[in-house]
Amino acid sequence: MGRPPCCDKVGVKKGPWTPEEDLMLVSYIQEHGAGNWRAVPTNTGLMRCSKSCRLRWTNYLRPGIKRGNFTEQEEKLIVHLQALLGNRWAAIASYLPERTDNDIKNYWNTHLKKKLKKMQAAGGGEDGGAASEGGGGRGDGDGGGKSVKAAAPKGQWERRLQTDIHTARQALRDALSLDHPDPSPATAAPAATPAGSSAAYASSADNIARLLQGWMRPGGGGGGNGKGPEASGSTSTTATTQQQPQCSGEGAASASASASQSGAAAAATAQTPECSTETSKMATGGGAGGPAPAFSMLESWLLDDGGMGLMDVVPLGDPSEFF
DNA sequence: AAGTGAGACAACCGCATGTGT
DNA sequence: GACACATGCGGTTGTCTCACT
Repeated sequence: MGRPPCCDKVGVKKGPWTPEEDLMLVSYIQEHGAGNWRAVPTNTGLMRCSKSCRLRWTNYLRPGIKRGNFTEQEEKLIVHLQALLGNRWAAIASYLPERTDNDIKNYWNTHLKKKLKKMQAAGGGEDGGAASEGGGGRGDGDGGGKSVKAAAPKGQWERRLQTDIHTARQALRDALSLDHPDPSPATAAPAATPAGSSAAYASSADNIARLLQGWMRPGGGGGGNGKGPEASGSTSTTATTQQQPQCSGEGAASASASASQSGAAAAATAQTPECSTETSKMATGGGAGGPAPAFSMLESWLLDDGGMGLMDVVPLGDPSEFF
């Protein structure tokens, strides 16, 4: 029957967002929370598609997003998670709470893919597992997740993933142990923003930041993108409340973050069913929980040869089915 | 100083998945 | 159980910026 377009194409503005548009969008979300994207263009008067609004928010305006300057830590993590999960950027992004899937995807396509190719060409050592995946295994990264999914129903590709899990784990373990004699990447990696990171924000982002001054407090929600001291949570007021729309990633952050301390699995299972996808992100420590949870989950997963950890963390369905 | 090419990033598009009726 | 709708995800494209010639 053909689904109608998400918005009438007529009169829909495209292209780069202006600071004014950003402001309108942010103001609206501040007031109503993220979600119900379909209503956003209508209610804000933005001549934008709902999708566009959502994308703009999640990839750009959402508080706590870090841009540019991927640390070596993050790089390695991405490489190995890519080997592990394929091109499931959203899942990968859940381990790098301050990064968006789009960012990671771009970084992969522009930097890492080449890097890995080079490494391979040079005798491809160290990142062997990942490299092989990135280079060819997953079709050069292209169509990775999708093609797998396309080739088999979800349950099956999950099983395949499970089949390879030990290889991937080994690779990941190697990688992390290589650069982490100190087993506390949680505090080291994403959180440890390189000095220049803030300066690396897109210039337009600076504009927005200025526009939003007083509201966009990373600590507030940002899914606890626990960035800096502001994360302390004195923000309260609008920021805090706004960051907790429905079940959006940001909101549940604190829940998963705290849960992660007592157990990732608990966090995962304790999720309310309302927020399927976002919830998964949350469970992974992602969406918002701040870097620490994600990393500690990874660590415990790596350390635990029982190997249930990650399956609890990664939204792959019921792990018990496979063990 | 101007022109060209490559790289980086933001945004769009189409499909997949989840949810409500 | 089927259908319609809303949202999310990944791939791809377009545009801008910077470096090099």
